[in-house]
Amino acid sequence: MGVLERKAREKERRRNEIIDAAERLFFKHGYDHVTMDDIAKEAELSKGTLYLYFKSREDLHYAILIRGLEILNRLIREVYDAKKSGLENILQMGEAYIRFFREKTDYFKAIMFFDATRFERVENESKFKILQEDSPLVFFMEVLRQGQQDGSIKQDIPAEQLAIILWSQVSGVFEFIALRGKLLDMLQIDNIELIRNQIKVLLYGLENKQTD
Amino acid sequence: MGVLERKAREKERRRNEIIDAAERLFFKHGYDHVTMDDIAKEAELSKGTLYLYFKSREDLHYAILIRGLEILNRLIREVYDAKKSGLENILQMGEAYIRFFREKTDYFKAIMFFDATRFERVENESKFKILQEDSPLVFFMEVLRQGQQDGSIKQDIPAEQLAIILWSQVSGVFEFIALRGKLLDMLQIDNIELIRNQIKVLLYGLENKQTD
DNA sequence: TCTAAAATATGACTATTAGTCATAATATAA
DNA sequence: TTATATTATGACTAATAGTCATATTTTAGA
Repeated sequence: MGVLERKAREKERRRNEIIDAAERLFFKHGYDHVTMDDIAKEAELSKGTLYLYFKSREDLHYAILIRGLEILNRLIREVYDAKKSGLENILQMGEAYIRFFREKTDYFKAIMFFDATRFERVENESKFKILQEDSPLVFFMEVLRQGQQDGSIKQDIPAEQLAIILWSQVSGVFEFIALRGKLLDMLQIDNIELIRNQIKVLLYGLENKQTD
Repeated sequence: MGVLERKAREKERRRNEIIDAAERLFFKHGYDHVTMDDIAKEAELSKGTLYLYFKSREDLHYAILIRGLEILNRLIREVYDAKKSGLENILQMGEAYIRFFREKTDYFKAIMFFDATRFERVENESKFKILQEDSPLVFFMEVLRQGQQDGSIKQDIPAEQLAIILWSQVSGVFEFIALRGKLLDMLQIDNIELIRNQIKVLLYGLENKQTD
């Protein structure tokens, strides 16, 4: 009975075709300037059909976010090297996140934009999946814990909190670059230099120490 | 000829009454769940009148953001103490920002939400005013510069960049708390503890040092 | 006090668009 | 070959931002 399987496959394919179409338009014109009719046209389907695969526009946006999160998750996990110290692994992961931000900017924005615009909304289960189980953040926590055990990372803050702090801090600077790139241009600040300098702050702190 | 002045005053008052009404509704029900008709009703005016004072819904939202920014600016400047070192002043300013986040959360969200949702939009002059002239960020840069001169703050990163990094980092953690408060509850992480721990990271960095 | 002009306010109307649903087309199974 | 199930359609509804012709109120000058 291969028919059911084929149908499931076809359904999944169609679903992905719709996401592809939405992605092309969203990435090109911005989330506010694309209508469901536009997407239907781009996907060569009728609007009603979109709603057979996604329960709302937001749900479609969420599907794009999930794609981005999967890419990021893969990038972050594939640089992990058990032979290295926790701190070294964290730095590698940081590099991977930087690469994601630079090379998959549209996905970065999809994640950031979705998070920000939905935060007023009522709870929906999916909202939490983003940060659960096999998420980048959870993996990040694990590696930090290893670093605390091997002594390469400061131990006075619980790994969970440290992960959230570092994650939010890095995302915060990326967000600034994404939102205020023009301002950085005006100030003649190079994005990459800014990111490198952030890493310095993360590693060595703010205070002026005699050492170093 | 006090008539013109009185009229200007009245115009300004009416404008503020509209912002008051919008604020009450936005803060209570969230930005997505309030219509211009709702605001007109709350302000005891007709919808058309709103458009005599604000050119769009977005413009009205922006007016709330400006209020928030003015409050923050005041809080940050009033803790400045010329007798103290740059680093001490920066820490004071950090405390002020924390207070703003905790006590004026609605304004914090107004700023954050506006920034995030408008970043796709085309340029409008106002977008830059947020971070110019007498803005909190510019003041922050000045104090950092003082700190670098008196030797209390590390000097290997230009003050402009340091300001942007620290600002974005702190905002990043606040944003996480605002967006993912529920997740922090689940992980049994206290918001205040998280913020205190962030300050530790900012001051002393991530690496495990023998000193301290 | 009266009146024309200016300033301010109104709300019915238009345009846009997310989401629905009765109907149609197509595929499956018996 | 036909009944049933699945998938697709697009005209329609509801909601709402923004407009504009009309009305009301205020001002200034005679």
